[in-house]
Amino acid sequence: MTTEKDSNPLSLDNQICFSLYSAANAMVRAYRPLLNKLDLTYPQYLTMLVLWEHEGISVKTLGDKLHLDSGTLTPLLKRLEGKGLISRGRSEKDERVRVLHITPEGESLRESAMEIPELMRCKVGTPTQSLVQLKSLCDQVYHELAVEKS
Amino acid sequence: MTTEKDSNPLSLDNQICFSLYSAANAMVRAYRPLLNKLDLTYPQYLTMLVLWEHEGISVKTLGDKLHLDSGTLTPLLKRLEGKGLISRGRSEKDERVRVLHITPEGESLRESAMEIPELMRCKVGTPTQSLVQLKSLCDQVYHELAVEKS
DNA sequence: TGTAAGTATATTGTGCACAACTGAATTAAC
DNA sequence: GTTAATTCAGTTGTGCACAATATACTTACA
Repeated sequence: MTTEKDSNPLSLDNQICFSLYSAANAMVRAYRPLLNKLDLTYPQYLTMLVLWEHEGISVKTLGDKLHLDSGTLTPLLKRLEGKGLISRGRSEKDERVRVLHITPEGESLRESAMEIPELMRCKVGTPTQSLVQLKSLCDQVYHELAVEKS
Repeated sequence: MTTEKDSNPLSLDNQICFSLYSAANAMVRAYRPLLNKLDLTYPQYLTMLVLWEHEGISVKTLGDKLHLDSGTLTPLLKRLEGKGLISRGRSEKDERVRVLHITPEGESLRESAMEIPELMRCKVGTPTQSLVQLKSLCDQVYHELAVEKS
């Protein structure tokens, strides 16, 4: 038997995007108490992840990796600079580009951050295999929505 | 062979949550051009979906359905009221609760909204079966992260 | 060489998302 | 029945996310 609720395309229960949106919000909420100990927000944490792996990159390159633009990143990076975790230099070759560096304080924060993935993993009982599948599906959807822009 | 990149827990490529976060952002971005025609944002659209299905509910009930709190909803609802799509009355039984109603303008917007799910579906080439799976995994993760609060 | 096109970052303004808090109204305890 | 605890909505302040725009710098090319 098919009820109206099942077939109504405007029913919230049938909206895949709402599930995605709610799960992402819940995920950021779940990170918050862990990241508070590092005095970082989730986007700031992501930024530090990239900078720990790629020293001296530009705002543009960072934005490409995080899928965020300068309107979001510039104030975020200023806040990280204000906390003394990064420095925002200028490229000598090209005066337009900012070159982002980790400070010693930023580098030392890396150790505390090491335990975050494991702590976060404990909050979700979902089997690893399902999470890998979730990641794969999210990446797939992202690329189909992002490529379409061209 | 296992490279450092594969095993580093702080590598962005290994972060399931980053994929979830990026996919959700991309999804909201993809809705934007469609919703601009209705002069709605994505959270406003979600709110209208709920109110089209459940006339006369409270801010609390709406928040429970959308997983959002009054700090987010109060200004959003004022904007919807400002556009003439809803009215924000008071319950007669309990003076604390706001009772949300759809106006005729809000009701007429429903027809234009009917085509949104189909248009959105066209933007994603992912097979329906995969999307159903994605929804199921997102719901699972949401509940595990949300229940844990108690 | 001058100028046009393109690129990198920054600014402004809007709208969430949420924590922390306030105040008013309701309910429960005594 | 008054006090205490709870509940609902709203306010304030911070930090994204993004569109639109501005500005400075670089490159191409006429």
